[in-house]
Amino acid sequence: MSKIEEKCKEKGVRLTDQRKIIAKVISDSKQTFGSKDHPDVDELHKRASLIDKKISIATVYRTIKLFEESGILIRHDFKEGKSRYEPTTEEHHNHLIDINSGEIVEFVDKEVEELQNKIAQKLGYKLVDHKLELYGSKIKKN
Amino acid sequence: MSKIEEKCKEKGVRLTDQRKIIAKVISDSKQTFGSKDHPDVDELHKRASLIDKKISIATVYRTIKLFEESGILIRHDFKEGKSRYEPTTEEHHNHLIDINSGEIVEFVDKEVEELQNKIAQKLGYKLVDHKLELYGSKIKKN
DNA sequence: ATACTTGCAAAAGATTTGCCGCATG
DNA sequence: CATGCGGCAAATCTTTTGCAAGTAT
Repeated sequence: MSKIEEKCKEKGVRLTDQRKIIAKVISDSKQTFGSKDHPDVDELHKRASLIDKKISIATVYRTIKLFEESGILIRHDFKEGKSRYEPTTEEHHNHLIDINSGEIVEFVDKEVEELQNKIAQKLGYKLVDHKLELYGSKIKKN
Repeated sequence: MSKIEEKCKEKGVRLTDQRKIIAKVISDSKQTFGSKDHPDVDELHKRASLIDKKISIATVYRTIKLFEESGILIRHDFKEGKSRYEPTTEEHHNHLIDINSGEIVEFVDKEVEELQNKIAQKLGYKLVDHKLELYGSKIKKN
């Protein structure tokens, strides 16, 4: 059973066949396809269709939404006009996007997290969510 | 003449009547006191229509795109499914979005900027661009 | 039975584009 | 004249929704 399936049970989200498939596809997007794989809905649907070719894209949308609301996965809106998804990780992480290769490097930085909280507080807000994206080019080593 | 008009001249972008109107509308959207509105296309169109009621939304889209490509304005893709715009500023700033009202608070934080540079460097990248968005809810004061 | 889920197709919302007349150099 | 620009409507693209049938509790 995938981690996502476990989380569904925890959160009381009913697991249908379709949801299991979508859960699996998202779970696998980490190990199978590498860390730079943040599939969009169309891609998720394609991969799910390999397991059950009758699965509807509407179901993918509905399930994704459900999973997101349950904190099971995270949606990213990179500059492309469509959303991309990844399983929620225990530790919050941010993304550095290689502007040349498009490769995505994930990183965790406690200092940034704290700083963000501090800033929000200073502005009179309770921090609910945050997005940090760095865009950079690889430094060549000799 | 608005700053945006000046920039158009610099960049060799031809200024038609419609473009002047849209330039003015964007220029006028500048921050006045704490809350700045980062209008979306529909809002830009509404405001432009007050000046010339025949202006087409297609023209707004085309002009916005042109301005963006010329570095005259900046597009933001907050989590709303539509883009919002602001004039390009000299100093880099970040945004805190009120998740309840949609209000946007701008802020500059040197510490964050430095930290981001440090992180990129540690990962072996030269920082080229970055985006930090905080989402929060207002803390009620007594 | 009652409430939730799905597939399909239609709808909705944001943005882009084809066409053609009009303006500008 | 030649090129670019703007208005309109149609087309696209992503995402949501109404409906009727199916499934689980």
